[in-house]
Amino acid sequence: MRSVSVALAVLEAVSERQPVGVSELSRAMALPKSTTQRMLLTLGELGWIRAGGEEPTRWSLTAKAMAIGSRHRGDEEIRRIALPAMHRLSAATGETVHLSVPDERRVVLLEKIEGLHPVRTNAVVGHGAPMHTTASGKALLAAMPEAQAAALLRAAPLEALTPHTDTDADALLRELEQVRRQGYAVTVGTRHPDIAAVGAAILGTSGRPVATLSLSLPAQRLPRRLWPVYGEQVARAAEECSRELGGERPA
Amino acid sequence: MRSVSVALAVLEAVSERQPVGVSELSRAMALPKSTTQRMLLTLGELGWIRAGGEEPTRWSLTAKAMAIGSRHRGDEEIRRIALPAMHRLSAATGETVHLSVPDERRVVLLEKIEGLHPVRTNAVVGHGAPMHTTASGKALLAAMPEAQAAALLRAAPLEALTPHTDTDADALLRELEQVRRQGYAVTVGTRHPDIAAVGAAILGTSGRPVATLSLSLPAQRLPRRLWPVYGEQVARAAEECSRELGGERPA
DNA sequence: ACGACTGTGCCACTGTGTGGAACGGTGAAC
DNA sequence: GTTCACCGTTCCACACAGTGGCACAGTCGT
Repeated sequence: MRSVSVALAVLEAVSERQPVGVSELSRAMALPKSTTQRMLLTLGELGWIRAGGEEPTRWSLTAKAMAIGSRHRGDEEIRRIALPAMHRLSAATGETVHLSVPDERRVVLLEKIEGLHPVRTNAVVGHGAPMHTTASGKALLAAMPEAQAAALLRAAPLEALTPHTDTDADALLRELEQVRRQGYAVTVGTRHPDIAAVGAAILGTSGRPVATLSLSLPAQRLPRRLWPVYGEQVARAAEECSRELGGERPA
Repeated sequence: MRSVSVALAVLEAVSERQPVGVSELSRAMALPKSTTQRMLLTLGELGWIRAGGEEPTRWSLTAKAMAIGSRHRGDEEIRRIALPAMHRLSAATGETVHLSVPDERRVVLLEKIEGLHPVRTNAVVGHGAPMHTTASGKALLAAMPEAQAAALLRAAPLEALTPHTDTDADALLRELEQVRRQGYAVTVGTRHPDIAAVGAAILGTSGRPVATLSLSLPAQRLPRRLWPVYGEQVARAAEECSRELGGERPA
């Protein structure tokens, strides 16, 4: 279905470059200008994008796209189960807690509880990052069958977001060994230079990872001696969620 | 562009009924089964929906839709400016603070700061509600030209989400008068039976409302004498954001 | 006044999307 | 075991929806 494919590609491109005009977009996507314009008009009529406001010929997403996207499935159940654990974790550590879900080779932030420290990380609900750059992602990779993790990591070159990002699939796979042993993953500056994170996976009934909990905090607030402290707490919280997802009553 | 229109309608329908099968969906949308099936397969190939997991023939949204939706425009600037004010407001009141944006006749939650009380409202970032059912929505309506508010309210019948929801457009328009005078809107049980909210609009450079701040809390925690107290605080915070959006340095 | 850009509208061609009908599999009813 | 109703899947001839080259109008910087 060609036109649908193109239309959704346009929608995605708009989301990345908004606000964007017809010519610029058609150039970026190597698409005829008339086609691009028809797509934009159609998407506009359907209420997914809009070209109003100050620059009346440049298009941006409407909130409709957000409203629809936020209905991502599993939301209700995972969110409901994880929220209490997230609050407890946040209260115990004073740090920001993230609940994320996998999407292909990325992890997407589903929910967060902000910590109390005045210096905060400010991730945005709904945004995503490559799996190999986050503690959540590594925890997910470690919790899935090794063959699957290897396939994901080798499907494409691993992008480096900072100088500390691991870009070697084989090294990463070895690192996952350790994550599996200790039950949590720690990253320092692999996504943003000064941000560290501690993550652990939540498992569904099938034993496959369906989500992760993670702490996200400034690197200087996570000295090495705290790794196991926070790590154990996050792992325990994630495990509670896994058990409850499996049908067991919470402790 | 027929096929695109249908495809996006299917995507939206899936988001509302997930997980959903071919026949059920085709019936619900009054669409030929073969067409529905082709749409689902296409959307699946493009990574927007997936039919894996336990029920291998029922489709659900992937996180891709969420990731794209969360790039809704204005995000960066409004969020950046509003977050400090939200934190202050949350610290001052101990309650949950919401940042929402308008979308046609609805308001969509863009960001939230959770309060400290153990009894919490649990709204989900990205979800929306009809304007006339929320304090944020009323604050928005009051801040736009009256003709525009009237047009929005009269475009379609006003849905009642609870027995307390106002469904009379004219009465609502009169209520907006008062909101304009005092600078904030208060709702009690108009969206969920036991939830109250206090909202005020953030204005952009054009003077049009672009977003709102609101407090959301259990109704019993908002006795009438607190209305002006919280109202003033929310209005002041919103005004700070408006001024900063207009280019002025924050105080 | 010119040129290099925007965004917009037109229209003949063709290839893409349509949807009815038929197929194989699964589960409940009897 | 047999029947039936429903599921998801596949096929295919027809026709119309989508394509994209081209020409036009407005706006900016020179």
